[in-house]
Amino acid sequence: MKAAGNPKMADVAKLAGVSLATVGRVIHNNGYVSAENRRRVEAAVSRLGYVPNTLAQGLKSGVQMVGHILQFNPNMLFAQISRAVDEACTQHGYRVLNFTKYGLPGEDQRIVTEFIGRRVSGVLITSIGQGLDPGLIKRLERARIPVVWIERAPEGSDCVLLDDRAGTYSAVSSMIQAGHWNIAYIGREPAQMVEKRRLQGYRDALRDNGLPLERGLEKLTTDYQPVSGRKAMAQLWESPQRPTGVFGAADTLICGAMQYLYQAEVKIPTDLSLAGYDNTVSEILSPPVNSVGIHAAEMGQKAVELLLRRREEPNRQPEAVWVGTELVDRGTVVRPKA
Amino acid sequence: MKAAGNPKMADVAKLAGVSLATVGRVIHNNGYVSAENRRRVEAAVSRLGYVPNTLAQGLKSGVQMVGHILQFNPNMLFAQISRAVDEACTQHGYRVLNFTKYGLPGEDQRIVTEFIGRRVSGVLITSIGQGLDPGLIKRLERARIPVVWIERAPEGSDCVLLDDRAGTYSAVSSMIQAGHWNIAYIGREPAQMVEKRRLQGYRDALRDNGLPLERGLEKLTTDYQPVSGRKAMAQLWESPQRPTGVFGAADTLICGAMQYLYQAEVKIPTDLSLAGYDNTVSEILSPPVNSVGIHAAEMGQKAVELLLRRREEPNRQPEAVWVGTELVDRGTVVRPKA
DNA sequence: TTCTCATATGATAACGATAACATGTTACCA
DNA sequence: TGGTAACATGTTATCGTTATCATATGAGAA
Repeated sequence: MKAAGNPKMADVAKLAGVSLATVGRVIHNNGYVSAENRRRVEAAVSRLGYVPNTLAQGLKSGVQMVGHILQFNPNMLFAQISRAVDEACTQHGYRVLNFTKYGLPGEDQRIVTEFIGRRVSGVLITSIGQGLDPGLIKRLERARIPVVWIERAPEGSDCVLLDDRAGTYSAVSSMIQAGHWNIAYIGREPAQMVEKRRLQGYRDALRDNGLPLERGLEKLTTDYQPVSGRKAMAQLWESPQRPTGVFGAADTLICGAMQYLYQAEVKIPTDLSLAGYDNTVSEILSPPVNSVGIHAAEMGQKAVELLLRRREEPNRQPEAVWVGTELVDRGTVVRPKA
Repeated sequence: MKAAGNPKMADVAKLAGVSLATVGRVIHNNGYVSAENRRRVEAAVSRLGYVPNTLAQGLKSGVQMVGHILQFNPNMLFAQISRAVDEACTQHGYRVLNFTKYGLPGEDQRIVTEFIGRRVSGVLITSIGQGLDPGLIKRLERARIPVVWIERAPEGSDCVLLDDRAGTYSAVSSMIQAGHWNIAYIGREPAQMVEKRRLQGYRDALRDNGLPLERGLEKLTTDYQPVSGRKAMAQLWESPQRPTGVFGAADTLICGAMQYLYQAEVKIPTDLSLAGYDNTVSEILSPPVNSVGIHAAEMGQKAVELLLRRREEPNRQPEAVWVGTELVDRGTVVRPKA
């Protein structure tokens, strides 16, 4: 028995008493092989537990592989996108190389070098947008590796985006339909497109229904942390212009808002109607709260398709694919008290 | 300019007017190279955007790589373990190959084949335990690939486990210290070791403090879904033996419990003291609830260390490394009403 | 009987990077 | 002046797999 080292094709060939070529034919099931030799090779493979060396395979015949950079952001949403990407790639015969971006120094460089070094056919970037060093994108370009952005993207790139405007619009509209006319918005300040779209959806819904825009009802935060939602909710509730409905542009903001409301003994939805966005944790809150659901799986799927399309036609105009949302009703939007 | 295909060492050598060996010396910064040639090679590398082909490198000189299978379970906890594994491996000069186990058919086979095919130096398995086909473990063994289990593990394996008994014990004790003597337990039925340990911690805490074990206070669920916690809480609250404190063996169970309590207008902690386990979502609930925090980063770190230790001494006895917990107090355990 | 074609198998040159080995230069000390 | 050591560069076999090419046999057609 060999001391160490995994069995290679040559070992299989020797044990089966045939040449390398014959082993290859059996493994890839092509060319002509006699029944007898096929049997012997298969026996040898299973006796030795032979598994082809992926590195050598890839070197010789070029594996099809897709790289995926995912912003560290541990919630259901990104797990779902990641899953969809995995499945779509596997389905199209590509392997996926996943890397999480934690925000450590030098990490981007390392990941991109890894991708280029591994000669991936394409790269997906989820929820990063501005955050990536532009020099790295240049490097990918020079290596002719197409990139598709998911959820956040720089201008003029191939990307799969969420129709946030419509999502927010639907949630706010549902409140208006229920009879609310004093609806507040808690959301991150609109520095990036995603946030602009969400705020826009709120404003459009009010305007389309003939309601005035009140600056005092738009509470802009610097982040999506619960504590920010909590502060914003406190300000809203303690203002003279107390709203009857509140929309939070992320479920985490709604969490914070509900912590304030619990303390203040405000009953939901009796005293206040609520709706969140992204549908990540809204189901586990007390009470479970309405939220705008995101078709994460569809985003992943579409992104892979776009990447493959781009590979076939490298010179097309960049394309933005939009994915819709779906309002999940859990009964936290009701007719306001008179 | 080349039509397609990435530049290789030979291209760099040609452009710099030197041999392959000299290029190699510059890239790996070893051996003797004249200042002039070093400059030329570096210029050529950056002009061509040359990045070594990882596959070829690995084939020739054997990359150090660790495989990681992670149970699909999108919460903070596993994201943190994953992160710690990534960092620890990188630190020790290993690359990580991450795969998520979604539970699709044939997926285990694929992942293990991938690992063996890539000749990884070791495999980490997070939160799977029984769930993996034993035949696959056999395959890894035959290929002499050491395995370290994280959080859940079969008997007699190298593993990093959480001291759940102590964790539960500390949470329940804190209630007893506060003056509770009627404390309920909501948790998954103890089919696996993890669940046994958690239940044991509860029982030990009661017994060590001279409190009786009441079967009616132990609500066992079939899973960790919020809805299960909700049902269990309902039964507890509506029973004659209504507890003054409830411990939930997972934060998600506590979520469900709180949904019932919200509906029943039970005030926390005034009417009931609460504590959860795993500290994943307890912070975002209303109110934020006490929970047993898990040192996820430490688990990942320790697992990698154990894997490397095992590589050096393949014939040692299997070892279980235990990681502690930390009770996070958010004020939801108070003295019960008289 | 000779030619073709399907069947069957083996030798061997890649893929791209690496490291052992070979082959030179200088320079400096004995 | 010869010898040794540090400096400098190039040649080439090798990693394990794949695919092309060459070769050989038997069966059926011309």
